[in-house]
Amino acid sequence: MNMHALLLDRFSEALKKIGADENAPVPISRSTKPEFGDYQFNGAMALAKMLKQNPRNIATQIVDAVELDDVASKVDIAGPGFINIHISPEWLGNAVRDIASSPRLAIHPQAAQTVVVDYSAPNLAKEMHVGHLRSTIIGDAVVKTLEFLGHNVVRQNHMGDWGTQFGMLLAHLSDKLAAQEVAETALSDLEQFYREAKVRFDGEQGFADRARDYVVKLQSGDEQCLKLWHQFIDISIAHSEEVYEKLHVTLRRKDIMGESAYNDDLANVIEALKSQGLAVEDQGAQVVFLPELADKEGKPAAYIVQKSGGGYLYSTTDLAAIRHRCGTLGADRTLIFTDARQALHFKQTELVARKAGFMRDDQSYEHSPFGMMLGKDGKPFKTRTGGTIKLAELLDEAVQRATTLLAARDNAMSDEQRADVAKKVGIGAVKYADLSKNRTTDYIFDWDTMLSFEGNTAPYLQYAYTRVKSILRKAGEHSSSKSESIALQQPAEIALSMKLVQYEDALLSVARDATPHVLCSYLYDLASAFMSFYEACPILKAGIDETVKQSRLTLATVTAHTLKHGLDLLGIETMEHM
RNA sequence: GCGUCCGUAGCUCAGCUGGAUAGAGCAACGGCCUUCUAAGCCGUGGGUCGCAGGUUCGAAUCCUGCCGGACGCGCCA
Repeated sequence: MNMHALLLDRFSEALKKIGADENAPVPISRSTKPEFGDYQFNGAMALAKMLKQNPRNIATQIVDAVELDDVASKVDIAGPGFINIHISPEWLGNAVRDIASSPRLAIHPQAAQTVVVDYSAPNLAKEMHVGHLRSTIIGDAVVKTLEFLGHNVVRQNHMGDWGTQFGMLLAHLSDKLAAQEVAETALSDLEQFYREAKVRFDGEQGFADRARDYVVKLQSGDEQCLKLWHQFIDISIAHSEEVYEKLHVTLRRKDIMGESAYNDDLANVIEALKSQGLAVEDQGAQVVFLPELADKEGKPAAYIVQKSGGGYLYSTTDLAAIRHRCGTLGADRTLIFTDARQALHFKQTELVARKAGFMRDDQSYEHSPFGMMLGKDGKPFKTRTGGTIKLAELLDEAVQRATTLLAARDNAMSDEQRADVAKKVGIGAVKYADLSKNRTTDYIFDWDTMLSFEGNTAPYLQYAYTRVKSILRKAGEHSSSKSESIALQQPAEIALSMKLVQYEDALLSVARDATPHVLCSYLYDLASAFMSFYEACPILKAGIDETVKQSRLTLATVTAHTLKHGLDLLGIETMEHM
């Protein structure tokens, strides 16, 4: 059910009828206050100006022309020419009934696009740390939303599995294996392993040279070296997969398209840029100059695609990735979830790729940036000793904290159940705290607010879900397909219905702008509306009229479906009891 | 120096293409459990939307300048 689109249609028609310019905007928005109805059309004032007429006059003409008899119970004009639309309870009731009887919650698939989504992308030289959290879960939520809306989504985990740092790591690993150590054991703590290698690289006689030698051998395809590399990569990927598992994220091995995958195409990229005269030699390096990004003196920005020594950079790899995604995969959209610091890089990369014809004009390239994770003190989120916080450990702590909180409450749960709830609540809280924020700037990570389990948090939504489910269980099998008419009387019933009908609008916004926080806000509003309804409108208590009861049960059923569905898109698990 | 992002209640954050008296949560205060899970509900207080101009019927939102912060700017990713 796309409430916004429906009203947009009706008002576009009306504007056509009264002879407005066909490009005239149709500003429909949700009303800010109940006395202004549910939705409002605010275009009369601007239109009046264009047509040099009285705005209230125009508003009257629009109200006369617009066809809303089936949808609205009242359409009135207020102030200078606001048109307030009151949605009729009958229409709402029917809409809820339609949602109840539809497995897709009455949301039709969109015209399918091929959307390539680049997210998570950990550096395999090290363990995943808190900096990878945002990309991973925001990307996954957007991916799932796009898929549900009917798009053909191609996940691309652009893992950092190539580059100079691997020379040092492979040299170190080679020594460990020579000393009869097992790779799995040696690499059980990647952070530790990296530190060891770095210490040797910085201090040990001859080690740095061996490391550089390994890089050359690796990139030239030396078999022994590649074997070693595969061992390292495999174990490191397994570490990431453990984190994905904990996070309940949908990335799998088949989604990995690491930097190494583009190795064979890098020379071709440079060749293509050179032959088009885009890349030119400058101080020994291959550089693309971008007059579009010139400074005030007119000096163009320089974008290096090949180092003076002949080596390639991430710019080269990202260009090759564009060729693959836009060419081979046929991406209509490419979404990239990385931190905001790389914004300039992607802007430049897009410019170069378009000039080089790696991308068609109708193929989009959308960098979705976000800020760093900060501690409560506003400084980068680190351990007490100043080290990076491993993601796996952060997640374990979340579960641990949830376990403690859960133990403090009395409930009749088995240990098994309690452990399951703690896991879902703890992980859900961490994910939701991040997903619910829009800021492209840094955000503050605070255990206390996210695990307080009050207000706009994952546990609140999970709790709302268990409350609905509890009612539905008590009511027995309530077939939502009975499709009796739904009678909406109480304000709380109407408010809840209104939220239910707006689900699609929220999803479309998430898909269009890559902003899962819109879905979070929606679900929080929905859960709040349900909580109020729960208090104000008893369902199974004595003295409730049968039609009212059935009507309310349908509302509860649809609420449960929507909450579960939305949380699932966010990658947050639900449970029957908590 | 140039560029990007940001500045909204004590704190954490919403505010969709400009719209009516700027909203939530936490924290504070006051109510509500013999009845569908109180991780809840209802209510009260709290704001010069960084500052100053401009655009217009109307600006937290758009433009300009300044102040403050974060980040980035040729061979890391």
